[in-house]
Amino acid sequence: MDQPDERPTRALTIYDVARHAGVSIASVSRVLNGRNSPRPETRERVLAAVAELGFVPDGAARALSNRLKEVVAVVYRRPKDKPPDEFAEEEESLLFTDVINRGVEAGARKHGFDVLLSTVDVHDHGPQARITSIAGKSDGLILHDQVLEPDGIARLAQRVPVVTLAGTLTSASVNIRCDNSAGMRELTTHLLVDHGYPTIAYLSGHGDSPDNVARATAFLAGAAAAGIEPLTGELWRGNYMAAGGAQVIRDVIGRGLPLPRAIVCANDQTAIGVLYALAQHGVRVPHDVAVTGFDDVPVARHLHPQLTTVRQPIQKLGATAFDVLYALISGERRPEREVVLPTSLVIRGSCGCQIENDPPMSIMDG
Amino acid sequence: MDQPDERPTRALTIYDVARHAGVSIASVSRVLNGRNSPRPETRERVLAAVAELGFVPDGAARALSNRLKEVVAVVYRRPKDKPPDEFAEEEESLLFTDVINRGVEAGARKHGFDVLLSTVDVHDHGPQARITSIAGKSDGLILHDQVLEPDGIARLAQRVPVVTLAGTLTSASVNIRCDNSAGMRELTTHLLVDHGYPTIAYLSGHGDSPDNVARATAFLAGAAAAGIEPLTGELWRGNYMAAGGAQVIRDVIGRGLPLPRAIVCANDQTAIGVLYALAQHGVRVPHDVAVTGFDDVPVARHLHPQLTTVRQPIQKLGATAFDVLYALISGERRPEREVVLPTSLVIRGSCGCQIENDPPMSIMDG
DNA sequence: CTGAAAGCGCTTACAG
DNA sequence: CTGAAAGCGCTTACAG
Repeated sequence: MDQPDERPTRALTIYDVARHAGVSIASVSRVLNGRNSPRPETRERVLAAVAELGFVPDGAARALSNRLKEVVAVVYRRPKDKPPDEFAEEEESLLFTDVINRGVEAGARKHGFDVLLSTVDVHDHGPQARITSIAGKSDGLILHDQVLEPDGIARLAQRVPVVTLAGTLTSASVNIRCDNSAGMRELTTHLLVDHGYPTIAYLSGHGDSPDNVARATAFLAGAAAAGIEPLTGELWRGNYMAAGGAQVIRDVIGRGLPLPRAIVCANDQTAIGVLYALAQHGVRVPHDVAVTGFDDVPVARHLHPQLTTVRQPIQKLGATAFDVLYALISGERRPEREVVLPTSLVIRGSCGCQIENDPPMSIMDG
Repeated sequence: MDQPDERPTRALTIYDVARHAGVSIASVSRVLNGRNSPRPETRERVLAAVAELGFVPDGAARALSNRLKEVVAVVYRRPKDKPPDEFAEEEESLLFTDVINRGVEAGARKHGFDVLLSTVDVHDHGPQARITSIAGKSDGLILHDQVLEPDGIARLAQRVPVVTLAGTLTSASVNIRCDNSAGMRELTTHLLVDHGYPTIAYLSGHGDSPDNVARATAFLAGAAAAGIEPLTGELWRGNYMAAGGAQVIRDVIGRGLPLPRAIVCANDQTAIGVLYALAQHGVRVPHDVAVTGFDDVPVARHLHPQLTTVRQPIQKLGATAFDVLYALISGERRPEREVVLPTSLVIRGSCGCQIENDPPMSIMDG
């Protein structure tokens, strides 16, 4: 009956199915929703009609009636500018974000939820409008860093369930983050005590990112404990992206300033740029300068040398964000204001440890 | 008035806003939708009420009324089994898929659409049920490879707009793919003619994937043209994943069989596994064996040696998929049955070309 | 320009 | 077990 090449003029509704099966729409709905009241014969007729017609129930109508869309939205920020070509694809791939989103999706699956992906960029002057639209299409929001100001988050969270990732605490939202302090403490000790490097720098991320603040603070504390005056400040300010890390190295070298013996990068992406720029200038890692990251994104082990970094349970961060959001949506329990996941030091070659012959997962204690 | 820490009992509706502003719901709706009929004073009162209340319009209700959700769904397949630890994060990161999805998102943004992400896995015995649910939540579907059998796609496409990525042509769906043949032809010529390698293997992907079939066919044609009998077949069967590539190498070496001078991998992920397994066995790339990939995923340039591969415009593949789907949804024009995007050979170090000192984007002719 | 009312396609008390 | 009908929160002809 179907014309293979033409889209039907009007989509089918539950009324069409009911008519086809000779029952009421209520029965169709019950069968479709797995209620066990319809008797077997009714069920069969409905199922047959559904199969024959290829009926696809309208999710919007279901959502409206159920007051539940079974959709959570994840919002992240698209990088400000098109980065320079040499790193274009790295930045575009936004590795960290992708892995988190995958974790959210995995969590959502278990509850029959799907994930609505959306981005805001700096050009969206009022991200409010965009985020309101997204909020309307979902049951709750997971906001990555740099998407909305704390004020905006607080307002939004008054109306819809909101979970932030590595964000700021707000009156009504819940924050999920990893234990930056512990991870950075371990890393700093490894570099300053185990390796005994005499000079060290912290190449920062966005100044106002809570993750960056926590990492910088723990770093400074570690340096102070070792009695070392680290390099930090304006000159060593990155932006979480490879291009930012590379630029800092070029600036330092360009000004004829000496490089420290070790460079602690705010995240892995930054370290990628640093490794790249150092290689360009013939600086050997880790022989001349040790470099470390933070996150342990999937490429970290493919860099050359393999990157010593602090592992965050990235997927789990996403899965936890979903679980907490789900609790908020279903109202079953009031979650904590903040959930903190553990980190761990992953020692590979870039810190100066001798790693055997390339075993990607090898983790050794300094 | 709002209690900062409590979720309101009932979400606000347009009626609340109308009451607050002293107008009808029709006026509220008109203002919210940017109609210019409401006079300035009305508009202001509505906007004030919306802002004060923090009103978030329900997307499901809008969608139901507009017959448009402004959502497209992207469905991809979660890898069959939890892969072995050594590649766990690689596989999970599914680089290729992520980049495509990002392209879809970029395309969607321009039209105010958002992207619903969802996965099916092999354990979903009837992916039909799951996909029907997703279809109901969106205006159209973009299906990655291996998500649904051609029959299922054809049926589905009768009811909802469907675009496949590197899929099979169907009566009502549209397929987007890249020019596998041209890319593989260039690559094969480079290895067999420019480098003149005497022995070569094709390490395949999923046997039934259209991409794999096209790549294998072009490879075989190239080998035949060079008068070379390539290694292929059961022993050289991979699965598009790093673990699969590594396993093939171990099997070949384990059986004491000789390695070919060059190994052409069905995709970059496979090449990652091959590089890894070769390194474990002390085989030097490209000195002993040349290795190539296909796709040019972001990590390809970070491998050691950097991977020679065939670049697909991955993001563009996603953006094009959205554009075509959008045309289908809006019914503005009937798109072609298939769109083919160009590929290009990217020569780095793993094929045996001498690359200067590590310039990631360097492309030279053999 | 504005409002009352119908309608979008479902779900689910409520009767029977 | 089943059906008629109300209701979910919007949009938009249709009158005025």
